[in-house]
Amino acid sequence: MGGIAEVARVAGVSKSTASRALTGNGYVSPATRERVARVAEDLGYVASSSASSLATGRTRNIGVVMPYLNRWFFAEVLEGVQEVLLAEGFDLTLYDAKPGTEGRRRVFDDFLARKRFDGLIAVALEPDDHELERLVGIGRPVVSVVGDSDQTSVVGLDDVHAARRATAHLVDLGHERITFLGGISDHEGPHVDRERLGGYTSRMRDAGLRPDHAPSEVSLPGGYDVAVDLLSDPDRRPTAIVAACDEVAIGAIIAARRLGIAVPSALSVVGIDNHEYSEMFGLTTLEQSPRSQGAAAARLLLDHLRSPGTDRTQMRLHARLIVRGSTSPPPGTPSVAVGVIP
Amino acid sequence: MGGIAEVARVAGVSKSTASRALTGNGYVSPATRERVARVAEDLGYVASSSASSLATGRTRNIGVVMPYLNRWFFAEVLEGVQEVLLAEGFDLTLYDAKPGTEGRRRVFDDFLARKRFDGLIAVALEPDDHELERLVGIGRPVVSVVGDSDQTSVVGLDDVHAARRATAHLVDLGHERITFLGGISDHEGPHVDRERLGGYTSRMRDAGLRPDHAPSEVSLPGGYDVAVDLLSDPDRRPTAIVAACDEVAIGAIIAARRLGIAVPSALSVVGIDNHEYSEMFGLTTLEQSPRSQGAAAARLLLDHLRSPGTDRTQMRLHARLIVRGSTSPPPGTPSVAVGVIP
DNA sequence: CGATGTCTCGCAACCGGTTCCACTTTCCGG
DNA sequence: CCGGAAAGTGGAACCGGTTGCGAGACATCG
Repeated sequence: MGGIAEVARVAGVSKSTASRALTGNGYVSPATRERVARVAEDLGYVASSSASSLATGRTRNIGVVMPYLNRWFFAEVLEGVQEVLLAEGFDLTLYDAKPGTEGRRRVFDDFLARKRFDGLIAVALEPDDHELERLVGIGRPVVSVVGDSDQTSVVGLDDVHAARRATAHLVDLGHERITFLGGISDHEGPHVDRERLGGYTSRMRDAGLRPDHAPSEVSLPGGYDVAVDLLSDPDRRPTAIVAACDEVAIGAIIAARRLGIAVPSALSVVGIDNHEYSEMFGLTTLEQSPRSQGAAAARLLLDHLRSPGTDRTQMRLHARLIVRGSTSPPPGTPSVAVGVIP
Repeated sequence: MGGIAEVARVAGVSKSTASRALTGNGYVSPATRERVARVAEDLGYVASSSASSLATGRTRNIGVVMPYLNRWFFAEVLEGVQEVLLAEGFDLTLYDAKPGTEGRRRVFDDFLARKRFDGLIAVALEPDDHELERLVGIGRPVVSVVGDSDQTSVVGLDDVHAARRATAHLVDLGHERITFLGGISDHEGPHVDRERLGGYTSRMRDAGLRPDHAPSEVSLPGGYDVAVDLLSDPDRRPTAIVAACDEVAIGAIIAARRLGIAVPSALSVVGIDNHEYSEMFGLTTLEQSPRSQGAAAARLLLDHLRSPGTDRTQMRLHARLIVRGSTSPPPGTPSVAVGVIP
């Protein structure tokens, strides 16, 4: 019951005309179009998406692959993507691909191969060679959010720039002992962390300062734990911290409070993200908007779908510095230096 | 190219036999089954999901509708759902339905009507009558996570019980001035908040104590802001707080620290959730595991799909009390009362 | 030994749309 | 007024699977 055939019958036209009237493809007189539309409305007709996908080869569905769902950045990206797709009438199918899991293998080897989507958005996937090959080999456009693939279009923050800018802010304030908090060592770990650490390091070198890296898990508790150690060690304790991200920065602020170290007078902290909690903690940070990155990725992907010839695009965004209360000149700086009235 | 017809041709059998061999439906001799499977493997054959959905009426896809993606609870539920579906070979299509948005209307009126799924999971949707009708009217099984619909199966925490238990913990410690922090007034706001407030209120009454409600936005900054006011007011300041959820509780702890109020000696705080940050803040809380709720909902839904006759099920989970460092007897209690050696 | 039952497999009819092609009608420029 | 193009419509062939039905092979049983 209820197929387009019935709509056609009731409206007194052929299936083909009904289809044309409803999809808007091909010639249909305004009168019949109107009539078919009304009948469809009356009957509560909704086209079967399987049938129409089968016939057209298009699904009006976008796949999103990401390694985490419960982290702020990823959830925000997802909302941005969702918002655009919803407005364009596209469905969004989510694939969870946690690094090193059997599930991830299945996502790449089984789920993606089914091609239940017209295009893919890969968020901070960091695919290995095999995975990348799978991703591209599907023959559907792919847009990455975060990452540096030259095989796909990419939307993402310029992380080197952001970290340099964060470091520069502290250098400008007069800090000399600045530690980078978070991430693993120089050549391992996720691409983002490496880029940010690299940006920090290069900016420190430019200023003639010695870089110092305190590795930690990239999370609030991770930042907290390592910050407690770092700040408790009088030999190593810096006057300022560049954090790998805002969650780490907030962990550091909480650690400082716990240890009775005043922020910003005794310790400046700057993050990268502008996390939803950052304002509450008065955190100076470099804003990246994952939501708009997600939205941009979705729009880019839809563009690719509409004009298949389009070349791959690289969108590198520059983060904006938001100065709040967590940064100030280092202890012992003459107050005139910051323009405060004595 | 590449359809099941080609597999059949290469394997020297008919389309029907190839289909039966690959799906496992109907009689096929082990030998031909084996041969077809190998040919399919060699050719890299993957069945078109549109075609098979069209033919069978089943999509092997589950729709998940939720109002937020970027909150801890929702993201965790989603991961739990995803994990089960992935293992069962089901896709997951996500629909974002933020209260009061045009997008939400479209989700209910357009997107869901397309029935691109075999079943739905609705997370804390709080649908109005029209929406509920839509949801149920689709004719596919629906499982709600959080909520009290008698039209769908439900998985969720017993919120009244959890709040009563949290309150009881403080009452048992000897507290008499206990404030409930978070949520709106008694008869508005989300179902969860009302239930929790109700559980708190009833347990207070049972103990012969006067309930006190400090409404706030249910978030970390929300809890922080209101806690600052509450704790700064000497007339109203309680010795203990039951928070609507852990994020609110953590906001309160941060506010207390900021105001120099020691936790737990001067102020006890108990939350509900066992949020990922709770351990770091030493928060005493009632654990609910959104991840396992999501997983349970997914399993329940798949059960419904496999045996269509099944009745609707209500799963009410009891939260477990996790005692950490944020609760103690109120100030001025003889220490013997808690069994501490003097 | 014949009847009945269980496998095994192919044919062809679906599932519900879309679209190519052919045909008729209308429109318009010359 | 005529010829060709554009507009409007229907018939039928697809898209790529699944499945009911029937035919044949073979085993089992009375």
